Amino acid sequence: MATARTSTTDAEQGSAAQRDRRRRILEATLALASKGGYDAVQMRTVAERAEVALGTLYRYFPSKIHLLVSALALELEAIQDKLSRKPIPGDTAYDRTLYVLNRVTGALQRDPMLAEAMTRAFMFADPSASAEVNAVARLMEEMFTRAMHDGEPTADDRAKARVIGDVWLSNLVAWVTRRASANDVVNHLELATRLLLH
Amino acid sequence: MATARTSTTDAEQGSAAQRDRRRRILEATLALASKGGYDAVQMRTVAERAEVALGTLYRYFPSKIHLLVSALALELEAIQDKLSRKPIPGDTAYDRTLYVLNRVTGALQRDPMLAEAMTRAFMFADPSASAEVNAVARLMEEMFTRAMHDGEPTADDRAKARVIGDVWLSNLVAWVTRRASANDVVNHLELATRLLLH
DNA sequence: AGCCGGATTAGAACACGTTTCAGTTTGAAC
DNA sequence: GTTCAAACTGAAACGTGTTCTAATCCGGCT
Repeated sequence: MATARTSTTDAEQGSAAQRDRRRRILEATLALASKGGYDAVQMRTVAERAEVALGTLYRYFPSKIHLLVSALALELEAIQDKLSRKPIPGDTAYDRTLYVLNRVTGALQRDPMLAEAMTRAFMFADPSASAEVNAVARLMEEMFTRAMHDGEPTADDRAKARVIGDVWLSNLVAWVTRRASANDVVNHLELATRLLLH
Repeated sequence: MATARTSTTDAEQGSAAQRDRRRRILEATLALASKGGYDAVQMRTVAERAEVALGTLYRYFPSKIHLLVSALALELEAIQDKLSRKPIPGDTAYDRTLYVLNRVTGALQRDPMLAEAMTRAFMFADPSASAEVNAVARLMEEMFTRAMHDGEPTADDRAKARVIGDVWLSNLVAWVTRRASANDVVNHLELATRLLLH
């Protein structure tokens, strides 16, 4: 209970040097993604910037998808961490959910290229990365479930949270591909939340 | 009113030879995707099988994504066509929607590799393919909107149809990446539909 | 200190999406 | 039938994700 670590599924093992390499790699990934999106995250460039050999990068992350989805998990954890620092405002599940949705959406929209890189990776992932993808999916579901109210969620709460997560993902994709504006996204999320939570 | 053509956004132009090339290309794409999924749809292979030069393939479809999403639109149209041939059974919007969902989901699950290829392409699409992606999105929305009841849909109907489409897409992705079983998908869809349509 | 096995490195090599180019074919206008 | 632009072809070439290899490095063991 003493350590307040980022409890990524498998982050804290290996020597200090190895943990540092992993950190450098993810750092480089986020920096490149933030500047140029999915295409700018080139494996050679990541390796160079993280000061590891290309082969080493592939030892840590077996594909570009694994790499980006792991980075996404890291980001989501950071967001969730910040969220859980203050209690969620709002009296109704509707208000609280909308608050969380806006916070998360805002965080992504503040860094569109990063959002693009991570969303495309998440959506393109094949079964070999399903562990990483599942970790992210669980994080999302948990975030929206907690939003509804404090205490134990019912099965119904979970179902609603999942639907909201689905709508959120779809809209994220639409926004990233410029089929929907930031405003569209906010409106659709609000509408969907209202439909689900009265 | 005489022609009962497949009214794809832009399918019916050019000489007969051109229409035939386009048809052969899409045919080859569907065959390859059906056999081996996204990875098996290799541009050189498609070109060879359609008996056109690689450059010609790229003249018709500027990227693998455009190609696959166009093929998806074609498939969706076919499904919708078959659907509209018989009236949708069910007395309530809930029943009717579930019927349509099961029909569409079933069609995709009957050809998992094809579903994988088209879903991944749809989700990975970048803004350059947004026209094609939008065409598909519109088809989906229309299908679910029509499912609710006959006649003009209200704004509320549309919103609900969109949410259902979002849930459907998310579950399709989860199924394709083997994070969810066919059964999971059916259950989640039913649950979401119930939540939305009472 | 010397040894060992796994981790790391630099770099070549391979696969496939995409681009480019020089030459040929096609078909519409005259 | 000739002419011309656009479409098509075959083939080479490029970029980036991924794999492979031989050499070197590192940390723990005796």
